[in-house]
Amino acid sequence: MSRELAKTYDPKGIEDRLYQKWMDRKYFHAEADHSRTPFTIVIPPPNITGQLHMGHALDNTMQDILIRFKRMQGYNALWQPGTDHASIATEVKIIEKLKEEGINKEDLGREGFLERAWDWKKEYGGRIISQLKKLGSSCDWDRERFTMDEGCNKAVTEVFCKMHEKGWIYKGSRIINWCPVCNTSISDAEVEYAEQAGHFWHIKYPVIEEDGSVSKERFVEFATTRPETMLGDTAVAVNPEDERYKDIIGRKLMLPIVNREIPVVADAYVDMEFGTGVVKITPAHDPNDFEVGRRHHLPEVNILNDDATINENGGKFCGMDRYEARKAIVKELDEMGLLVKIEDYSHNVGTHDRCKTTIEPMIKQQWFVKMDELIKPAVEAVKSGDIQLIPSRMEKTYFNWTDNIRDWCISRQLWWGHRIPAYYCDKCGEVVVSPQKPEKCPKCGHEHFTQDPDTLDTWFSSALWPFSTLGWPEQTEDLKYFYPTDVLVTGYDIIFFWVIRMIFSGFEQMGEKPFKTVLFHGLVRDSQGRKMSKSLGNGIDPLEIIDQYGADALRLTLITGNAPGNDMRFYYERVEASRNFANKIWNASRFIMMNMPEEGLKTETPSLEPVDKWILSKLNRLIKEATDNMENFELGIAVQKVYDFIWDEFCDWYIEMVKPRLYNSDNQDSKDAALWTLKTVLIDALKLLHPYMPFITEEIFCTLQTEEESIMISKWPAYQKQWNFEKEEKDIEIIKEAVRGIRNVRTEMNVAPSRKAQVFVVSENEDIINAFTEGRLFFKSLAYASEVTIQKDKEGIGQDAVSVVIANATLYIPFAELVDIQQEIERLKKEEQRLDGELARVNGMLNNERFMSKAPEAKIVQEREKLEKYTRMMEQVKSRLGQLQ
RNA sequence: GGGAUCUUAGCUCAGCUGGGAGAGCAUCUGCCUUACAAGCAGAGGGUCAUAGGUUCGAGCCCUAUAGGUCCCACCA
Repeated sequence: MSRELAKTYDPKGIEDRLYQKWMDRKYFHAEADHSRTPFTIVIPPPNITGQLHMGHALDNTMQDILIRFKRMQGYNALWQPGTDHASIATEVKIIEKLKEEGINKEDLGREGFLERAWDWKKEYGGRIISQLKKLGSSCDWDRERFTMDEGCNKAVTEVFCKMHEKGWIYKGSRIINWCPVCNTSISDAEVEYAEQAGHFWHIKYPVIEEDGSVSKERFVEFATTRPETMLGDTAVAVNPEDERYKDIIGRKLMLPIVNREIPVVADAYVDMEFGTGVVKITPAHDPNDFEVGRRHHLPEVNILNDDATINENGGKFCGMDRYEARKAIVKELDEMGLLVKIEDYSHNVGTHDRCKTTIEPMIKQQWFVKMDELIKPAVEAVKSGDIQLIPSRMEKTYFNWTDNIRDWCISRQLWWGHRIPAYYCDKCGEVVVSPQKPEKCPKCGHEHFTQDPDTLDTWFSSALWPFSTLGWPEQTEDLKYFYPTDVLVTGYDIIFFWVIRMIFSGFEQMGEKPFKTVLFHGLVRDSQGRKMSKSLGNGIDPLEIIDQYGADALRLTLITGNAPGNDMRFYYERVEASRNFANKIWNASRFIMMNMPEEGLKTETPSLEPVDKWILSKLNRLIKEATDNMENFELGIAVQKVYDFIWDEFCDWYIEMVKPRLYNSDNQDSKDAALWTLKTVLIDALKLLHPYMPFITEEIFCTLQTEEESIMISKWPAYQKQWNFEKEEKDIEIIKEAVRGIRNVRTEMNVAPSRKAQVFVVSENEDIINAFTEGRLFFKSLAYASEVTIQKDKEGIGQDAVSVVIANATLYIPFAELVDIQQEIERLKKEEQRLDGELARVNGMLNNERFMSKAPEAKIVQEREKLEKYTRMMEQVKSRLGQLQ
């Protein structure tokens, strides 16, 4: 047993050594075992491009806490790890890197590009994993998966083919969001609306008269924020109820510049109140116009190339960038006298969440997942409580999305990802969806096929993660045993992207929910409340914090002082506070070890003293409450209680109270009992703390005892009935109150600690007398008492003493010349006033008939007890006042 | 436009089903007491945003108002 512990806790060296030990001994590994109850968490797979940030640190700390807690409780705990290929995010990064080398993606070709991507994965995919290890994450690394490994690929293909067969995946020509920079379609969830300062261009189109001539007087005026889209206008719409335009419905207008005749159609979509009540209709480049267009069978004229330059349908503007074309078109309309005015206008523009490019709605052939049927069980599961969301307000967000769900565009014009398993007959164009390239065209018998060039949305594979990682589509033992998983821990920001999609996928593929509970956390912001971001440069690197303060301090900081689902701010001061706590435990342990006998403790049942029973009783309650809180996912509350117990009760009181027993070798039994209690309480407290601060607790645990090899596989403390010592708890609390009272007056009077003084305890209550008799020694070490005299009356106590009134006793400390009687009277009068207030309140309640008739019995009893207590205290104060005045 | 959420000590935040306002940091005072100055002992500091309501009783429940944050929708 080492007694040479350093004065301050230094996590460096310790953490890596312990993590390696855990790995070597396979503590993280879980195997299906039907004789035990599983507890499973699947990790939200970090992107292979990623570096550990505070969000990961928080997310993984929470998961690790739950997993370590359940593992210690005896569950067969599996934390399934892995990484995400992150299709578009990774592809963009690789393209950037290639650019630095002066290469573009097309130069390499698909095969060459994918080679580079896999190289990237090899190089960086492991980085985030090793960073998670630094945090202490107890994932079963033997099971590490990747969304594009063989098994996940198989799962993706299987799901795609199955759902296609069922008709729930279809290919169709729809208006989708197009990112002209990334050159791909994206889903609705990936569109981020950003307020932008723009303009409102008021334009008018001339009416075509009945004789076919273009009118020089009659125009239809409207406003637009995207004038360049006029090249694709195929109608103008008004509200059918709008009196102003009734006469021109069905008439034709002349689309200027393009010189195309377009109709005026009536559609309820148009808001009469807004602007002129006229909307130009560009079915190919606006989702609403698209709907109007389909309703009125309007032609869809696509005017854009994929890079958002104008295509051949734009006539002379062909080849121009969309914004250049905008300028040119406005200028030309102005010259034609068709531009009425330009207004400043601030509006929301759809941008691509990855690259912030303004998206262009375009009509394209894409693959979609039909959502209306699929979503039903996912809605039902949350409604019925089969899946619980924490905090519950997330349900509203959830239902808001499910209620307005639209089909999910899953095809991406990217290379890095799961290739869509659809094949087109080179001869007749027949589409065959199949896991492998078909041999023969079912329609024309041709033997050559071309695979669809597109890949799938990265979330398509993530949606399958809870079961694909357990072996699906194979019916593995793991799948049967560990699925459904227990908890999903994630940020509320990916509820739409990921959580909902896992839920409906779980029900569809497995016929069962993927997890029972979703525990949401918020964002970790900087000290000013800003999002941490690369562009702001305000990100705090968790690895630096770990390096500086230790992983335990970081973990504790992230988990305390914040309610589930709420954002939090990150302060160095808070990490320091956590580090200080680690140091506190370190030193308390050091103290205990310094006092442990060389040969260890005797194993017989120790003869416990009241203070030992008091701390055991406190510990017992802590065990119950902290465990309950953790079962209810109130991780921050649980650890706060452990923190308070260790620091305030155990260190500041218990250790101080037993010191005299440790230093006195006359009574070996008493000393042994104290040591036994110190060790027992410390070990259990360490266990309760272990999920939060795994490293320091392990280090101390292993130094403190030799019976068990690791705290992380030790048994979670259990509440024990025989540790319920109500009387001792009460007695010690009274001693504490008295000690505090004495310290208080001493500080108030500026009495130096060197000046010891006799303490008289006056009480008629037998229990109190016994408690003080039992605890008289505490006053010497904790309250600078020279001697404690306990008596039933005020016999021999003069005016030169200060008094401390507690519930059932009054303490007198004769300070002789230090006592100013006038001041003492003032002090007592203040106390009298305070008690007066308390009594008035309690009496007010107890004399209120309605309170007495309606309040619960327990509350009334409680108030009666208070009345009794305050009355007694008041008597004591009055009596002393009478003596002094 | 719809919704969520917040407003509590100087700062950052807890406060679970309504029953005498808490923590950390900061401030002030006194202590290098043989586990810890990253510490110990004490102190000050709050009309719990505002106005109503429900209740014996409201920081907590309801309504309205003001301000902040976020999400969704996207009126061209």
